Amino acid sequence: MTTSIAADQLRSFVERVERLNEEKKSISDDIKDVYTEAKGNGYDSKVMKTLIKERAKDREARQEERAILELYETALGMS
Amino acid sequence: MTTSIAADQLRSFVERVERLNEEKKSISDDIKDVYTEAKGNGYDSKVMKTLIKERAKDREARQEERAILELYETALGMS
Amino acid sequence: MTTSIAADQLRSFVERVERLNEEKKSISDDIKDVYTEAKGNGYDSKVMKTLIKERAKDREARQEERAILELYETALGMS
Amino acid sequence: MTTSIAADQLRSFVERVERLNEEKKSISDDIKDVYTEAKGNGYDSKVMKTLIKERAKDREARQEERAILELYETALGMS
DNA sequence: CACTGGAAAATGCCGC
DNA sequence: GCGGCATTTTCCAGTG
Repeated sequence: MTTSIAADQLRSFVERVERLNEEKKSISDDIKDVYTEAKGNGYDSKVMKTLIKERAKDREARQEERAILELYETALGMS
Repeated sequence: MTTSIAADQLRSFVERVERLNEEKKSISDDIKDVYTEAKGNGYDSKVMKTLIKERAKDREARQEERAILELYETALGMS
Repeated sequence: MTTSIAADQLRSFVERVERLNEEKKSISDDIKDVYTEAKGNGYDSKVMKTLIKERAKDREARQEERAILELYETALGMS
Repeated sequence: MTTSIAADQLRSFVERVERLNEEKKSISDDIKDVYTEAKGNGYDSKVMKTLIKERAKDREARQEERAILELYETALGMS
């Protein structure tokens, strides 16, 4: 019956999202644990967070730089 | 040398968090994919999100109910 | 003069917020007083806070229930 | 009956807190409105918040200064 | 004075 | 593409 099939499909989608949400939460907890452990070793988690954000920004900048470089190379027929 | 050891330890903590952040992002992307797929099957993602939130709330409520019961029992000296 | 006018306007906004902040703080103090008084009458403020939170959640849940119903009706073309 | 009286008293405390919570929420909403209005007039609410915090600190510092002054005056028999 | 919980801010997402 | 909204993260006060 069509309605039941639709219900099953919907349920399937919902459960997939729920499963992923759980995994996500589990990882967030792990991150918290790392900060707790770092704190126990005398590191300041606020500073660590700033550092990590900086590093992410740097990586991103480097990637973008590379993308631009490739764009130029393509434009100049160097690719 | 002590400083180097500390640096290594800090680096280790930072890299663990970074790795976990990546995993988290990957899962977020997966969730987005599920919603996209669901949408392609005619489901309204806003409604789905509401539904999922409700289900989570229900689960949470059940857990909390027990916690409250225990709190009350403690307050009434029944523990 | 434009700058002065802007300064006056900004000052007005700032003072309004400051006044409201004071009122808010005053109310927070009142709440604390109630808890202190309740405690003096043998009530456990932690339990009271849980109770109050629960009641708020119940009220909120009732409101949201109606919102969800409307969302579903809309999704099912019943609106 | 004692239990009923206690229940009434508890209810009274709870309702007083709830009433105060509502007032507090109402004021928070008013504050938000002021920021919205300020934003509509071209002011940056983040900057405003910083400013207000600064002013609060200044006031506090001034009060403290005055308190110390009075302490000294008392010590010197000038009060 | 450290810590949890709640408010505020920042970020990212969605619809228009 | 942008503005509004929701989620996430950050901050701070209150508590023990």
